[in-house]
Amino acid sequence: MEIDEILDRFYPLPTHSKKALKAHISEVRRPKGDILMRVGRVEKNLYFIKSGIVRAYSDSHSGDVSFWFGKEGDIVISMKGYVSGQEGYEHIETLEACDLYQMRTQNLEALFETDIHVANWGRKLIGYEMIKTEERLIAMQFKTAQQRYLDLIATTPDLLQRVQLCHIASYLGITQVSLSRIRAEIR
Amino acid sequence: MEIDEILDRFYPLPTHSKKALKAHISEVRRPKGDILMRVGRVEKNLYFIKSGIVRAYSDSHSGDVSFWFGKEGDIVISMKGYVSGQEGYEHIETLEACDLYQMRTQNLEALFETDIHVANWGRKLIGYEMIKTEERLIAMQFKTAQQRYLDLIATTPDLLQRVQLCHIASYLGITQVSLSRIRAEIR
DNA sequence: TATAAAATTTTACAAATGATAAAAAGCGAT
DNA sequence: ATCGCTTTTTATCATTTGTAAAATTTTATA
Repeated sequence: MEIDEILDRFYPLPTHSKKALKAHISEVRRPKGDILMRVGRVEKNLYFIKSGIVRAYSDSHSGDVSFWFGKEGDIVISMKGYVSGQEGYEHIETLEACDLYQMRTQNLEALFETDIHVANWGRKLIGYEMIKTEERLIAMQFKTAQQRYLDLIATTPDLLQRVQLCHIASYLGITQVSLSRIRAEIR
Repeated sequence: MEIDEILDRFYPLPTHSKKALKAHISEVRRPKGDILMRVGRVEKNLYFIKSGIVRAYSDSHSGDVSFWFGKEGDIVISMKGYVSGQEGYEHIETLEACDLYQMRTQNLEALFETDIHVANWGRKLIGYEMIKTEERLIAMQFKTAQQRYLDLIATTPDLLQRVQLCHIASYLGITQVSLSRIRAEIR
């Protein structure tokens, strides 16, 4: 997905604002398994995914827990750093070789302060992430694991093809063994 | 909590921007049990809580599920309407008599388009809600119900005094019976 | 205070999920 | 194709959580 299309996804940016953003964006390629962001760091960069897929995860006593997947067209940010300049609570790693558009957080923040369209673009972007997250939280609170799995294959079936089941399982809030049981039941 | 303090919570607004916001804000009192927002509506108003406590909830097959509590200083919005002008998926009701600052969504949106400070204020505001929601989602995925309950009494002990346990239970993603069991264990 | 209503806890049993270990299947490199 | 490694499934048992109903406590109000 090209950068113009990605930037236009949620808010119609005027040409000059899009140009201002693009002036700070470069293209990079990262191999599979590359760590884009680490827990405890204030990340200096953010990314837009041209191609490939990534996951965000946090550490737990029993391995890591994936809580977000990003693919073509998605923005990759360390949420706490992006919002408040604080250390992130997540790792983000590539699950495939990825083509990314890279931008310095600092440059985006400067544009927020000077370009009202970019500020509103950033507001919308975080808003859409917020809705997705809130809907997932609600699903976690009152849907069964099986329902959440069925929802997942209904909304993003490609995830099942591209992401290991251990990551899908932790994303759904269950163990991989439980996920296997669910898959066996509905087969 | 006074409106000036609330508006300043997450982003330092210049005087003229704060004035512009306050020009559209009026004070209202709502009784306990009042419904501020309904599922399926595009809400015309948003609120800032001067005093009192409210909850957001969605319908489920087995009663309703609380997924957010708001109290003094918090903003009350229907997330989907605020972000994308679409129908909300939540009800919001007062759990105590509330003093609220009321504003028309439409007026806030107009300010977003004309005042860059308001746009950035709105961006921050949604960002802080996003972090809280993401952290809760992660907790739902890999913490036990007992840990989530202990976290709750550690971070917002007043909630236990002000909110019925059936709402706390659904907020934690468990039944009231489970919550009772947990409370008995740690007693 | 007495009474009714609402909220919370307890109990018993059923269903779902977790932990662990082992088997089976899939995949890449040679 | 085969070997070695990773991923997924299966099986077992323990634990957690859910459901339903009853008992108890708290709250509201006459």
